[in-house]
Amino acid sequence: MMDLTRKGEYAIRGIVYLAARQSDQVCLLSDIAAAVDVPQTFLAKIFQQFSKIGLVRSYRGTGGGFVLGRPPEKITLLEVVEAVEGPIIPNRCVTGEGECSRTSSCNVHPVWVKVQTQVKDILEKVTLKDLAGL
Amino acid sequence: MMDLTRKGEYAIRGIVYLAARQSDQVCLLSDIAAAVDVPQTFLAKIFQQFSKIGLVRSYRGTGGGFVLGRPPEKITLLEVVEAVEGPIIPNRCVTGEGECSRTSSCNVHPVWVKVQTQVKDILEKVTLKDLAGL
DNA sequence: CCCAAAAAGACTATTTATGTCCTGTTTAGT
DNA sequence: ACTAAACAGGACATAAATAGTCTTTTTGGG
Ligand code: SF4
Ligand code: SF4
Repeated sequence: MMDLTRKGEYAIRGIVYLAARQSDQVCLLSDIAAAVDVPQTFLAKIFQQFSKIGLVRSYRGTGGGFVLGRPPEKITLLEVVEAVEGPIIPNRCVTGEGECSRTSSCNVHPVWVKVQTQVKDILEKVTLKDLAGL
Repeated sequence: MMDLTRKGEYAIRGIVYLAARQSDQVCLLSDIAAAVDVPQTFLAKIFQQFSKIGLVRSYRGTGGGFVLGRPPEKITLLEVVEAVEGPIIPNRCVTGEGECSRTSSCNVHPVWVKVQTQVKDILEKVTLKDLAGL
């Protein structure tokens, strides 16, 4: 239960590697993929998602590549994980929507709320700066 | 990310319902399934798993059914969840095996260890007695 | 023996995960 | 303008996990 997928794991490895680089230096996807040992085409998809929400900035064409979208200390692990895995949802009833009719009277529900809060809290307190060892 | 499957959700609902019953009263699977709104054949598989590890005790034949294997205050939510979903593994590197060669030098690894510990801690402190409202 | 009830195993359909491949678009440099 | 480098996006493929169903067997009571 509760497992990060490969995609999530790759995403973290990739962006942490990028964070460890100088911020003014664009990185080739091929370099990142090789360095963190991830299939390049797969990592491409992941970085596209990052790019869309501004976690990274991409440059196309010759001399292109990726740079971090913000300073590493301003990007949390939670953001990275949620960018590719979606929100942290320990059970359907914590989505905010009326997913389960039992929610109001259920004694289990608050437990999942607590799990969600705690996990998000842990991941939110870790930044790419910490992870890149800066 | 981190989602309980239907199986896990059904498992909890079923065993919590059972816990709310008098301990000397055997419950029919059909009754439990109807009460917690779960397909009976699916719940059967779940309760077979429970039975194997002693979370519930089953009686076959006429007048058979299920009773809780232990007093409700002695069964934690963690046990129930792990019985059907397997161990709480936020990422492959927290299984104990040498699943990732980067583990020793990885800054992300301790985060997953912490997530695992915290989640298990929350689930372990909740018993069926709490959940059944006893 | 007959019936009730769980155990066990085979089977199926749908969705998710984990990629690959191909084509297009942008851009720097000659 | 042309070319090569590099990301963007979509279609495709395969395998595994999920969410069940169905049938048969075993067990116990009357
Ligand atoms: S934990 Fe309670 S509220 Fe949440 S899905 Fe299960 S029954 Fe519904
Ligand atoms: S978090 Fe670090 S140790 Fe864990 S799987 Fe990823 S790279 Fe390996």
